[in-house]
Amino acid sequence: MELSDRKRAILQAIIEDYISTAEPVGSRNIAKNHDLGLSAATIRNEMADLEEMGYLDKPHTSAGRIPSEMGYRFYVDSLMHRYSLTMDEISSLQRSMDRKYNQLENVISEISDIISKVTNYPAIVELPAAQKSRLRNVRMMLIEKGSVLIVVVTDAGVVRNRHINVSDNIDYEVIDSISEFLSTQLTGLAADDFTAARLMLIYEAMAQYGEFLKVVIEFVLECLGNSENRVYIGGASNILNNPEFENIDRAREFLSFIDRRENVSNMLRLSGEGVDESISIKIGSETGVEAMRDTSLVVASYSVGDKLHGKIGIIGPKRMDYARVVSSLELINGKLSEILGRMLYGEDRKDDKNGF
Amino acid sequence: MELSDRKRAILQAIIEDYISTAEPVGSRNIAKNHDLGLSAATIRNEMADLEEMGYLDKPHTSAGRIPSEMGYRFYVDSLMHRYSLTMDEISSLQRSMDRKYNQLENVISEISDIISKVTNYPAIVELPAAQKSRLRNVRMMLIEKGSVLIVVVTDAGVVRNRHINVSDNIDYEVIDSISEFLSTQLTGLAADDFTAARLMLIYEAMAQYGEFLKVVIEFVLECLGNSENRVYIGGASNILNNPEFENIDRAREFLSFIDRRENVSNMLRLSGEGVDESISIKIGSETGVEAMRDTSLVVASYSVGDKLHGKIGIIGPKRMDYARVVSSLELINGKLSEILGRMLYGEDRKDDKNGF
DNA sequence: GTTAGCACTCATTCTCTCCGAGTGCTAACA
DNA sequence: TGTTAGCACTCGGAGAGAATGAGTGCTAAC
Repeated sequence: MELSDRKRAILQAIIEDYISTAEPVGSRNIAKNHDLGLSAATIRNEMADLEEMGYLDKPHTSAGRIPSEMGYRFYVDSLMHRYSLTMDEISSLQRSMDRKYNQLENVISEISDIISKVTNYPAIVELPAAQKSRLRNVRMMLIEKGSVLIVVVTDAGVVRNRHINVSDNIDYEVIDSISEFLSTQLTGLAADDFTAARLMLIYEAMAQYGEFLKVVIEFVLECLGNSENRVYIGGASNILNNPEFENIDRAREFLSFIDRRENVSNMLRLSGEGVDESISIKIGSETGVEAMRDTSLVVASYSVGDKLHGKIGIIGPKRMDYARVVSSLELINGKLSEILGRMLYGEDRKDDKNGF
Repeated sequence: MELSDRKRAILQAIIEDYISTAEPVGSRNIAKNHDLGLSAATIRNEMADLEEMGYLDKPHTSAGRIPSEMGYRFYVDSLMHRYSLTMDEISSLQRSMDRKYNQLENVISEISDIISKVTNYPAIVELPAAQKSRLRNVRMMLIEKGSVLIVVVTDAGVVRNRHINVSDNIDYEVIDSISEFLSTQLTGLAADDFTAARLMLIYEAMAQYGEFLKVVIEFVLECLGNSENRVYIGGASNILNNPEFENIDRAREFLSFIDRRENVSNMLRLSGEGVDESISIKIGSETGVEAMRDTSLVVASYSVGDKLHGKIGIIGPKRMDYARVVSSLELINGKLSEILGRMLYGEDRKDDKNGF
């Protein structure tokens, strides 16, 4: 059954009032504050209908109405109009992100701070990770006698290294030749390509360094494996600014859920399923998580290059300003892709100052 | 003025009762539950004295007494007896830390989880960092045409890398020779040794690669600079389990303080001043932080090798089980040094499986 | 179809009282 | 002189009503 225009207008008015006040909204208030040209009594009738249809709930008989999850869903899908950030907001956001970052971890934690500051909600930022990557290069270097550093670079631009000890009589040349050998043998391979047969060939070719090769290859495989998307949470305490979390037990339940990163990253994984647009909104129980029953999750997906993907998002009360959150996330998301691209794949060729 | 043995015993009884119940303790309870051989009235008199001397506070006339900060301080310094973890506790702790860690960030976040699980308080873990380090090695490698990776290793065992783009006509040999050159020129230097004169020499020797060298050297300096001690916080929501944080405003104040890493790391810095023992306890206002007025900070310092230092600790209500916290932290602290040592400086030579 | 009016509901707030844990003081006791 | 019993007093907290008022649903009139 379709909603009449009048019902839509009333539903929208109720949801928006509720979003801004967090109080159940009554017919009288709608009649007074919104120019619908209707009396409270009429609105009352419509509200009764909307409740019957499942768009509204009533906390108790003598309170006003609040949106149901179905109501929010309808609002988000059909009623919400895009919110445009003001030029001021945009430029201040841009400015706050326009600084030099030197480490990945720093970017991620700063961005999560920015998101939570802008939205006033707890923010989530996932480290970029690749589903399936190929080896771009593996190198070993002798740091000093007995101490070797393995450096692995994947085609996603991710660099990792590990330090191992070897016996003292291994010198620069040996390391270099192994390094050279492995590099030519393995470059371009994905984890799946490390077949027993191929490994056998490698071990045979350099039989005397078997143990050492094994360690290196193990590490390479580890780097090529599905890297978990590590996740940062910023401004978790922001949730306490919302009246729905005045209750200390609710607050504790939510915060201890959020405290465990794996909870959040599992939830993010679920939330991405079957979503093709770049922004996904999960309302209350749609998140599939009990501790999130009073909150919504808004997530944007970013890409760096064509291999690395990650997500940023916020968690807020179901009663949140979705429109504003969505536009803020979109803006930050774009900027983040840029920053990470520069960082992981080097400066843009065009204004390249490192060439010579 | 010295405290009589009887006063000490009473003070201790009061503090320990308060620690376990979180309720102001009255004279009757002390008389009943502790075998001091004194009547409530006598204890009442002693309590009045202790209050006058500043060791106890009274929330209001008709409540029992609670320890003042001075009381806690005296308890921690003179009354507290060491708590020994049971064998069970120890072995379960050992077990939970005995797994293979592959990335520094993982160790840190797992350890903070373990601390907060064991103590039931919010945990703090600082990444190990060096005050002043020397360059152990710098290398460049051509990942593919136009793309160079710089790898820097400091004598603290820290490895960092950066990716930069260069023009396409730079080949393997060029990179190798620059790498070789810089490595011999810079190895062993600290940030202070990068004098203008020395840099001039380097630039002159390889004038045609000036821009490139500049980028590399900037990066090296960045790696040698005082690395901030980045800090992780685990189980922040645990603080809500304590009755002193039933009040949502207190909880919010505390949690939003904790939410900002720089707050915590500043506080840690302060807390280390002038402390030579390995465990430092700051009670309430001793932390120097308004938001911590109801909480205490217990911190242990660890070292990896002789260059890297960091801290682990917990934040709990002033009314916390200091003895138990201290022994847990000591145990975890030792284990953490071990884990990090293995990780950053390679496996122990003795059971070295990588030699050949 | 819309609206005014009215009886009814119910969470919230307040006021008041009662209760009990705990104190401080005094007087008696060893 | 130190210890203890006894008693009056304090004061926060819990509980019971009562008052308040925002909001509803229904009915009857426009």
